[in-house]
Amino acid sequence: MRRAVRESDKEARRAALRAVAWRLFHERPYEAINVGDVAEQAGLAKGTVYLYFATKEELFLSVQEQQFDAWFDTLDGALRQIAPGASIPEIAATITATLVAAPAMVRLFAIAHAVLERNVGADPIMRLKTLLRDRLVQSGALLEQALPALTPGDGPRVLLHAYALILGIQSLADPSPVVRDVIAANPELAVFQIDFAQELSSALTALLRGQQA
Amino acid sequence: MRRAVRESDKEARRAALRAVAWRLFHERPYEAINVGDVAEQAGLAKGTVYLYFATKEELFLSVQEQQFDAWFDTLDGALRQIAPGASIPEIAATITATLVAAPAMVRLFAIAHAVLERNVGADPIMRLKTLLRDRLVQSGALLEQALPALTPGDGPRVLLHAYALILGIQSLADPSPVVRDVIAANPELAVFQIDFAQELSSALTALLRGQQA
Amino acid sequence: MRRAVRESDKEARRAALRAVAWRLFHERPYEAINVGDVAEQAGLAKGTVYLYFATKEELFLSVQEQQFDAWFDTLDGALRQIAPGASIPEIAATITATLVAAPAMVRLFAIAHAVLERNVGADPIMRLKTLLRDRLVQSGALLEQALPALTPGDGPRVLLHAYALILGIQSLADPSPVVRDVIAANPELAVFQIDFAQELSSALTALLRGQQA
Amino acid sequence: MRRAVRESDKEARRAALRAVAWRLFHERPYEAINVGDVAEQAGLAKGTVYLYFATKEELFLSVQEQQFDAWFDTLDGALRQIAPGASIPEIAATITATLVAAPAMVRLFAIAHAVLERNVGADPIMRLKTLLRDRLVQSGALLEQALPALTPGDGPRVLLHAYALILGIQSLADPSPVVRDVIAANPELAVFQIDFAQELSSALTALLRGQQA
DNA sequence: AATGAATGAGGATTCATTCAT
DNA sequence: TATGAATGAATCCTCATTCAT
Repeated sequence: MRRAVRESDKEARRAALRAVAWRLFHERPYEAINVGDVAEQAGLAKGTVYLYFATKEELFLSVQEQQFDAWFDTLDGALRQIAPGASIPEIAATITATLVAAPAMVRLFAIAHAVLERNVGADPIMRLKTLLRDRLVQSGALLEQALPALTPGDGPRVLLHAYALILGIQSLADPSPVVRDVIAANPELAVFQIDFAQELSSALTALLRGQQA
Repeated sequence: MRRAVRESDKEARRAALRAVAWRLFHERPYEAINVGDVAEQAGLAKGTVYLYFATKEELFLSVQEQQFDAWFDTLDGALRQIAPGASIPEIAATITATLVAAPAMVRLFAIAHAVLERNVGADPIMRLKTLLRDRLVQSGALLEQALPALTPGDGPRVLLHAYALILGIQSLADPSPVVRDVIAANPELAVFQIDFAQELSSALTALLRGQQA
Repeated sequence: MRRAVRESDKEARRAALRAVAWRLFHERPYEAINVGDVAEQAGLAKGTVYLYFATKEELFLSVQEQQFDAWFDTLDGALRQIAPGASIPEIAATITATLVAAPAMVRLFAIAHAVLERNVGADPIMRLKTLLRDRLVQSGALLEQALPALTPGDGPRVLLHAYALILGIQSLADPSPVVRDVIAANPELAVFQIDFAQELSSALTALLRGQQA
Repeated sequence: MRRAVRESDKEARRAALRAVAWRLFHERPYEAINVGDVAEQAGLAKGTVYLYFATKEELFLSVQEQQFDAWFDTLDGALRQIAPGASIPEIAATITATLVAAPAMVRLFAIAHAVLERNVGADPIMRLKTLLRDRLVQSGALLEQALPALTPGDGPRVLLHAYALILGIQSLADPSPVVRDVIAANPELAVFQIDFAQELSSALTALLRGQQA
């Protein structure tokens, strides 16, 4: 493993560590991933990880930042492609589609507030939140274009509410194994057999529809 | 401490343990509450707690069940009191009011799916989910009455969506100390200074409005 | 391993743990002893040790207390046996003999202040210091009897000075392996080849002699 | 930072590193000083420190050597200034004064044997001990002059005993925070509230007085 | 039923030191 | 000579849960 001397090499290391963390997150829940695993899979020593990220949480927060960025890219692309005069269910479905394609990403978003944003320095938080705000503003504007009936300037707030909905639906749609089993075994509990895509799309439709002036 | 021989005595023990757990949950986060504390405050030994609840999570799941029940009582009462022809913002504000009055309850709801429903047996889950379904149906019906424009039969699903929104807004409105500080220190991040009541009420208004046939 | 239910059983456990710690301290330096070793040799689980001692330091502080107590017993016995009119070198030799018999004990005393008294609660410190004071007073009185020329009431202070001397001579007489080798290999450094007994006895003689009214 | 090519440049580097280490030692305990800090404050990279000192301990051993040298300078000066026929308490006070003026130095002396002399090579030890012996001999002679009643040739040994006393009193006079608090809070433990200067001066007086032929 | 002693898994983080550049 | 990236050893303590009494 060549030493990362230049700044670009270092950023490559950071990216590699993010990549490993992200891959492992697909395989198992956050708590089941330990820093040693990440280091090993990245071909580095455990201590080396801490040269690049101050804590385990900062590592995953960095992954989250990346995922956020990627998602907003996708979202913006999708919003731009929406035909003028598209129906609200179509818009909701479009937004939903950007999430359904990346379930691990949604899972990551769902633990961000409760877990990742705890053991972290102010700087990474600042970075993340600033990015988030910028993209919220930008995507909010695009949403306004796609949905002319929206009160001008309301885009970002509507997106934030949509984001809250995403987090909430994810919680409901991704139950623990026991819960999943119980629900599956009892037809009368079918109400709780929640399909993320369908439910989000439906709720989002309502949320957007209700936001129109 | 008298031995709990009769079934009613045992239920009293369970209730006492729930009460202590609930009280402690007001003071500190879930992870900071340990079974020994609960036992001590209940005047019991640590091992005794396990005669009544199989795991720490089952104890708090039981608290959650109770809180759910209480909340639905409050909600039903509030929905029944809504004047015919009440506006949607009024209804949203009414629902919001039932939550703002009990922030710890909302905090408990928010950790339920990710934490409490993990290390538990099928029975308590079954109990909880059945209760939940019944009350969802019942309150859904009341919501339909309060909001006649709703498609008949949609009440429960709308409530579920509202619940998802509650969870999501709670996540956003209750950030970690670092995040809170960063947001407070940077005026340009004011978007993230989210007031639970205001934001929920507003998003709920949209959600309900958009659900109308 | 029977459970230690009665208080006397518990004290037996504490004593057993002390005994193991003490034995291991004969074999290796403090830093090389870890709590897991102590537990294993005592036939207990690691966590069990922490039921009896809050920290590793408290465990060894407890050993120190015991050793102090034992040493003062020996010292008092020796002081009482001193013939009236005994010479100061005899007295110094008598005191020295109580230490030479237990080199590990002196080694423990030497690390007490810098190491053991760090990560400890106030209670164990209080216990230890109170014991120490009482015994200092008692042995001080005996010293005054053995050494009538001493200003009445000076016994405890003189003992404290003697104790300081013990600590200092121990530091000089127990060098690290490298230092020992270097000294052994260079005849011109023979000054530093310090024999604990001889040097202490000699310095103590001077100290006591100089304390006479 | 210019490259240190000439031997004198290198010695300058060593001196600079010693100076930084010494400064930091005034601010915090040995364990809280890490090599990175020393390097940074010296305007060097961490690895560079290891070009000049093989280990952290050797760096501080070198500081100790310097401090020893300086102390003996001061001591010799003081001993030379002692008026013929000066009383023993005056001599003891004079010696004590050379230490009270530099508490960090005494703190360094106190950890030397247990900490600094562990992870070091034979050469630095050889250097230090040789220096120490020479100065001991020299200062011992001066002490004999100041204190004619001393058996000729006993000066160095008496000084060594005095040094042991210094180490021991320092241990007792510089307790851990907990111990300090406990002692301060309990008037009956006042015996342990030891003032370094006063106690050393008093014990030293006895030691010297007792050494007279 | 109640107790509380015993268990033991579980893991992030620091930092002196090395060595490729 | 200087750098600083990389290494990896080293370990205490908590606390949910069990089970002998």
